[in-house]
Amino acid sequence: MTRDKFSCGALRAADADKMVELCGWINRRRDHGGLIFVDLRDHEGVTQIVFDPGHPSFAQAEHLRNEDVLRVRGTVRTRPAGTENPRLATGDVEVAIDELEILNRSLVPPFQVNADEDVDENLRLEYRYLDLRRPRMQENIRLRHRIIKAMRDFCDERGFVEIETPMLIKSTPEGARDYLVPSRLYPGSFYALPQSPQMLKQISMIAGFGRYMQIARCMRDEDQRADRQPEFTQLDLEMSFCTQEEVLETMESCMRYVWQTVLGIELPPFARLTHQEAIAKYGLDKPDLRFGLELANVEAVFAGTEFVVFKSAIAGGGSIVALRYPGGAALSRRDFDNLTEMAKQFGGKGMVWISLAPEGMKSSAAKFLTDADVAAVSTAVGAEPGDAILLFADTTALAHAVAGKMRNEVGERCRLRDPQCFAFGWVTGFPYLEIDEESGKPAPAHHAFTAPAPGDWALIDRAPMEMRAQHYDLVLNGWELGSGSIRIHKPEEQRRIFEMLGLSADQIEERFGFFVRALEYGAPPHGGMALGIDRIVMIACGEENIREVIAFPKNQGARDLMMDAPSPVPDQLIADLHLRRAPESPSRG
RNA sequence: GGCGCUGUAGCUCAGUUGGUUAGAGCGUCGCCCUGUCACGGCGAAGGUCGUGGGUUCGAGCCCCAUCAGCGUCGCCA
Repeated sequence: MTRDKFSCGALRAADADKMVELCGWINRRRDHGGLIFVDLRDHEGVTQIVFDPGHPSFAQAEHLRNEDVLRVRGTVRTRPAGTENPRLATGDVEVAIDELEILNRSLVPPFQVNADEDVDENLRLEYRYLDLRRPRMQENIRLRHRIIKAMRDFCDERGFVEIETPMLIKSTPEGARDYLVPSRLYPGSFYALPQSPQMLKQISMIAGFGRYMQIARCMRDEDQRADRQPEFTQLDLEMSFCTQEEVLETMESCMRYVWQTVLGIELPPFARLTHQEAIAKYGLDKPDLRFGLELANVEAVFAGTEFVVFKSAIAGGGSIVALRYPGGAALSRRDFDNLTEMAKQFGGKGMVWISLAPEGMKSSAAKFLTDADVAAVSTAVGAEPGDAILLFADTTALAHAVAGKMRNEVGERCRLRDPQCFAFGWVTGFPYLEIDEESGKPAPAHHAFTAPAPGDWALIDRAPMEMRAQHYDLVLNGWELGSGSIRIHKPEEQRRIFEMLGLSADQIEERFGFFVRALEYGAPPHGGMALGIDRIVMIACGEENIREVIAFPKNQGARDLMMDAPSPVPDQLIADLHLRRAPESPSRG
């Protein structure tokens, strides 16, 4: 007899009396002694299977357990009146068993697969296949797929060509630490895994593809964070003959398309702000634009102060930055002490607080504050009675950075960071150079392929720190999604930047010779961008950690707990690669 | 490498001021149950309290060290 196969989410009342076949896992079994229900689950849903007493498979059904894998043949029937389950798409029907085939048994799982209860992450990662079976991860990974598909669809529509770039490439000295792959054929030489396909996508422009895109895997051997994995995925784009504005329009349209088609959300036009504005208003170059609470510079208010903390900051050419804390007058001294401690962890020297309590102003610097000072600062940040004001005095850069981090904290506490809200923003006009803290020398703030702003080449000798870059960041809810730039396409200009980095002509040739040579054969003007897909999906899913949207992530120690990687390898493999094991490292024969 | 938080049953957690035999829910196992869908009822098993040391008459609880996980700073052009 032929039977139609159905998914476990498909059957409806209209399918009654059909002879069907379903496959799936046992989500749950309910044994009533004389009657057994099995909820069969697959990726589409859950269907109730009924084992009536007297049926030959009833005895088998008594020994079924959660996560056993079944093939079920049976007859669809509508449930008896009053026993429908409105919470289940298939809840009007059930399948009366004709034939039960146990395709595989399951051990008792180490945690419950049929629920989204919190489980220790070690265990989740070790048994990732069980974790991925659970509803939360199924939804996240499927949403990830749909987001990536929408990105590809959009790019295809706009004429982008997906080009796969190699995973085994040349190590270049700049940037993050490389993952290295030893060469068997060339003793002592190594490939590097790409930190990004940067030069390859630029070369694709030189090669005349016009518009390149790739869902690109990138590897960086640096320490992990909630938003950083050793390998991660980027939406990588590059366009020829484009202006910065065209790149921004393309990316913004792409993100709008993704949000519209995948999440059903129409995004407003993205905010635009310069790097300078971002620092001034929000303290950070990746501002959370879901809420206001803009910072204010108030050193003018305290120009004549005797308060030594403020006085010395002003005398040193620094800043006093004020932040409004809505409702903050309700905080206790202890709360303010904790905030001050937090400010120190953010790198600040401390924090001054002013509480605009109904019973009167209170402050950690009360004796230095006049009513006029408090009024002026209140006006500057828009504070009202019942609020508090937090003040940070330091070097200009540090005062803003600390205030910016505190602004996010205040936004969090005031529940202004709604995960359902998506506030995209462009940050442009970055400085080309920054002072490298280790060497004390100017270094490109981003990467060495970025073009300076039009006309700013003229500044390179007389005022290099004033050069701005044709560089742009896309931020979302306080996360940096990615960055891009218009690139240098003239070989002599590229050499000039490498020289500024401190590379000799020989070093340029050895490390970047292939790339500069490519520029010499008619490289078109071009630019592009790369966005962190893991972060995008994380935010779209309302998650706070990218491991929740990566099927097989590594832990903070960069280990794969399921595979137990990295792991020692046999001596022969080591020898083939012309490597020698350090004395203290373990071996495995 | 620094700082912070966490570690008690298979899972999620509680455990008072240091004081008798370390508890609960879920899960597991057994028995009962013909309309449940987080089925229900009765019963049972299950613990080096992360590890090691110390203080104490007595440590899950206090101290030191250490391991693991997470978060964060450094780092991530």
